Amino acid sequence: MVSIKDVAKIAGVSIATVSRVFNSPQLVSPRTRAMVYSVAQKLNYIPNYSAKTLRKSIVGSIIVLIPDVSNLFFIDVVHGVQDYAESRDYNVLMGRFNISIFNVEKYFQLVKSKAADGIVLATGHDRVYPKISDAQNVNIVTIEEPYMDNPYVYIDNFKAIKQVIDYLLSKGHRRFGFIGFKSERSRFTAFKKIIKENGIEYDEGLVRLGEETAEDMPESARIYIKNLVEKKKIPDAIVCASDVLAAGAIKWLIKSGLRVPEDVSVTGFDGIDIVNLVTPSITTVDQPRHRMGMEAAKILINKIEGKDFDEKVRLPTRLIIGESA
Amino acid sequence: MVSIKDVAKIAGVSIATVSRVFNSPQLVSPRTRAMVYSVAQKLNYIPNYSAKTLRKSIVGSIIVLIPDVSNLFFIDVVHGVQDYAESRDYNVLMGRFNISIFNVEKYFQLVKSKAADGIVLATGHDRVYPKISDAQNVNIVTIEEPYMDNPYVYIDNFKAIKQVIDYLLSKGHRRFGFIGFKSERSRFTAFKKIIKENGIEYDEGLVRLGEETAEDMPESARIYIKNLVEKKKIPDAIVCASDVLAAGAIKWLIKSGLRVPEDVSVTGFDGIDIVNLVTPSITTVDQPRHRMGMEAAKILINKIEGKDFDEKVRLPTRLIIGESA
DNA sequence: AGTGTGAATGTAAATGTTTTCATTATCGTA
DNA sequence: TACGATAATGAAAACATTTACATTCACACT
Repeated sequence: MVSIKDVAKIAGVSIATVSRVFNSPQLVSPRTRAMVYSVAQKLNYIPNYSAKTLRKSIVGSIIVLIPDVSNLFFIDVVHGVQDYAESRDYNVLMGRFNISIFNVEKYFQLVKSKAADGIVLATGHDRVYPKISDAQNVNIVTIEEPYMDNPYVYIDNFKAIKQVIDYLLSKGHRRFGFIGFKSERSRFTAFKKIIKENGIEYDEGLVRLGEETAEDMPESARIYIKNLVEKKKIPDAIVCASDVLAAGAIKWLIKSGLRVPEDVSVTGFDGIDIVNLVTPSITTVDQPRHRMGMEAAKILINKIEGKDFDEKVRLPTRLIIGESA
Repeated sequence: MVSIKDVAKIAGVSIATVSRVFNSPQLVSPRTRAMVYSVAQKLNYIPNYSAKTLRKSIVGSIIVLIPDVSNLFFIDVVHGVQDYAESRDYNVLMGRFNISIFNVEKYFQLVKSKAADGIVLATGHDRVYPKISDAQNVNIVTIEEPYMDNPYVYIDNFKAIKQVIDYLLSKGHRRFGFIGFKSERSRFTAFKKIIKENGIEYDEGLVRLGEETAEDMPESARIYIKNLVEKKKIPDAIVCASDVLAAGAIKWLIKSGLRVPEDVSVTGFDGIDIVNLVTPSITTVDQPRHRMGMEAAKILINKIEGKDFDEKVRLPTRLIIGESA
């Protein structure tokens, strides 16, 4: 490996000068600068990352942790984190954790060992939190829900669900089903509250809460629809807490001989690409996924660099009208 | 930051001993070991990653580069890389490159600067290759197609497409359409060759090659179907080079009043989750995406550590019978 | 001539490890 | 008791940087 020493020796200057050529060129005379630069080029010199980060306190890389890689919602968030990080010259390490495996700690260790500067934790699972024993001195930004005193980026689930239900009410629907997650309760809570506010009685039999992984969702939707069909208790409209759930529900409704939206309306949540790939296309709540990632990364990097940062950022959602409702 | 020095001082031993407690405990007497360990625990000591990797030559982290994060095929590959890397105690940095932006070089720099040990390059775009000026001394494993003399993991596209066409022929189809990518030609080449071998004439008008990003695919499928419908030239079966293309084709066929598979059969390629979310479910070629990532990571890490590794690994595909053909 | 200023460069310390080599302690065996 | 082998530990070099501080030099001004 060619080091700064080799460059210095051949260029006939001190290593300090070589370092300056790369880090603060304005401190070096144009002549030496050009000379050192050409020697470095010729030797194919590239500064060693470990040595650099050992000396400086900031590493220049952040971690983004998502629960489920096969869920496009999170992928879009990662995308956003990457885009912003890139603009600030940071690398992004992507990790994932299984709700069962809880290997979140490992990533905390990585930050503590200064392999990375901080973490964007993209999740709403409160169940993950208690397992994190020691999150002191670790820069964290969460998405969806706050975690301890850390800054976070979120959307207004209540408002979003209200928008959905108002839309469904305007279409004349009166009997509402809901399918969501055990781990994410705020959309479910919003659903219950809002239908009650509209004088509609809440029917436990029209509701199901399942697991949140992309693998489990279609199965959860299948069971839900199967139960409704068997009990011959078909709601006018089914509100789903994610697009994948909605796609699954639509699929099984059609398989059961029901028409969407003529017999049953279905709405999704997230706004990922599949809403336009299925037939009928899904009416859904568009979350600014990419932007959520960008904002989270922005807060994190500002915090890392000791700059001002927002304690919390709320981003707007938008109802996308498809053909499924 | 608490360093190895602090631990050594408080434990009353040398820093060498502390280092040994963590790296080769069998060299340290049980007594000292336990003592040092408890001091380290109390002080919350975590070895500094940069210092460690500066001293050792292996960093313990690899990069996986994919062209398009919103394509679930690549995400599954990344998943595989991560799973294998984890088993060998490596971290994974995920990068993506846009066909237009070509920021691949950046990741090569990262390896050259010893921020990572090597790269899994998951792509079939030969167009990327020429842009990589200097790939010497960088450990690379590619997926799908070879790049220079580097090892790679691949599938037999010809055999896979043959399996698809044989299946369609067995269902009595005789007029074949194809929709694929400008950048990935081997499936297209296989398609042309195989239908000719079966005495079917190749019709340029039933073929379309578009861009490969997940964003562009549905649009490409829409245009393709629109053209067919306008020209009233509807094939018996449409072979698609990806599942997303197939989903798009199905969607627009249905919108045009055609039934799938009654009027037109459609097949996909990849085997990603959406094949079961759309109606009808897609008949497709299942690629061992996760395993492809695993194998690539295995080759790479073996190469990094100077162990024996396979120069190329071919993995089997499998026809999944759905409802779309 | 002497002094002060600022630019350009160099010296050396500091960052936190791992590991080679040397030293000391322990213990069994002759 | 002495010796050798082995186990346990320490001292210090090496890894490749950045940067505080020191030095040198040219030049302008008194």
